[in-house]
Amino acid sequence: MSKCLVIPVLRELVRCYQAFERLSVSHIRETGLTAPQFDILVTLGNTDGMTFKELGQRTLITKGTLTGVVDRLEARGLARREASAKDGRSTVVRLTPEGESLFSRVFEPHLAFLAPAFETLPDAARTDLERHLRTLRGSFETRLAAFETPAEAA
Amino acid sequence: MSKCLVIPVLRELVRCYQAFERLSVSHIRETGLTAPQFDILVTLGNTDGMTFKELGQRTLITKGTLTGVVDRLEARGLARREASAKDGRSTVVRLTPEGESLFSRVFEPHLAFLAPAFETLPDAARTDLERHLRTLRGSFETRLAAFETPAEAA
DNA sequence: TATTGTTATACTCTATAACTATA
DNA sequence: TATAGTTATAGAGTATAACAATA
Repeated sequence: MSKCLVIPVLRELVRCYQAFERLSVSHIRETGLTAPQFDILVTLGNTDGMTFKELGQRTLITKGTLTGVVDRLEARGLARREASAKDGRSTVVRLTPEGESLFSRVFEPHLAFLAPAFETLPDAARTDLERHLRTLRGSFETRLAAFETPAEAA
Repeated sequence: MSKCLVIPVLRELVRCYQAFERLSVSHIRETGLTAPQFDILVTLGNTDGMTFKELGQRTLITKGTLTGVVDRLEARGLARREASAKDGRSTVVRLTPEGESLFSRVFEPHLAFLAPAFETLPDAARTDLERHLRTLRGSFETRLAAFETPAEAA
């Protein structure tokens, strides 16, 4: 339970993800989109659109940044803003037909590009890995919530 | 082996790491350093210094960016540049005593801050996780190398 | 000629906070 | 009052390519 047992997993998590991201980004770049732009495109693909708030929650991009990212997608004709019918304060972001088309052309191939790397793990290992990652994520989220809400226990 | 079996692990890897990074960065920010600056500080800690080239390889920060990051660390008195004795083209970056001191004050506590989240996994699970992540990283690196060296097979 | 690090450019992302318009 | 999104500002990272010094 000491740190000595924890550091190796921590290191591997970071190194593994860095390798994943390098691979993923090198492929995404061929679309001419940045990673955040791709993130938004993929989040909006096959949906009826989403408010800025929802987009922010799903992608971890803060609202100030999101305005700029959506601006750039809009400038490329890939997304557009629509007033929300439900809440006059809200704006819904939706892919244009061009955006949906790009999504289709790009998302499945991207998964297909990444998939073989995951297939080097046997099915059982993949299932275990998924489960452990989920557990770990839960712990991170719990710790973050506790960290951001300091000393409620006082 | 279809994509349907791969997507869940892929998703969990991304979501888990995002949660990790949020937690980690929220803690790092208290040092007044950015994530890349912290990355360099930690890489240089307890070493005799490193060239820009080595730093770039270890941290994935490209050389143009690295100049700026090191500039900022130098401006804070945390690092300094020294001419390499071995190669006149090289510059060695080394932590100053203030940099080493900050490293000591910050690195162990940061690990201690993150460790409890990993300790929610039983020892066996942690070992498995580490092994699978290592396998996966190997696959990513192999695929990346193949991707960046296109069509040698032609 | 190739490599190391710097410089320059232009863009993108980030954090923060003030602002508007709605609720 | 609180919330959704925008705007403004200042800083930081990114990609790219041209460049100087050295190998």
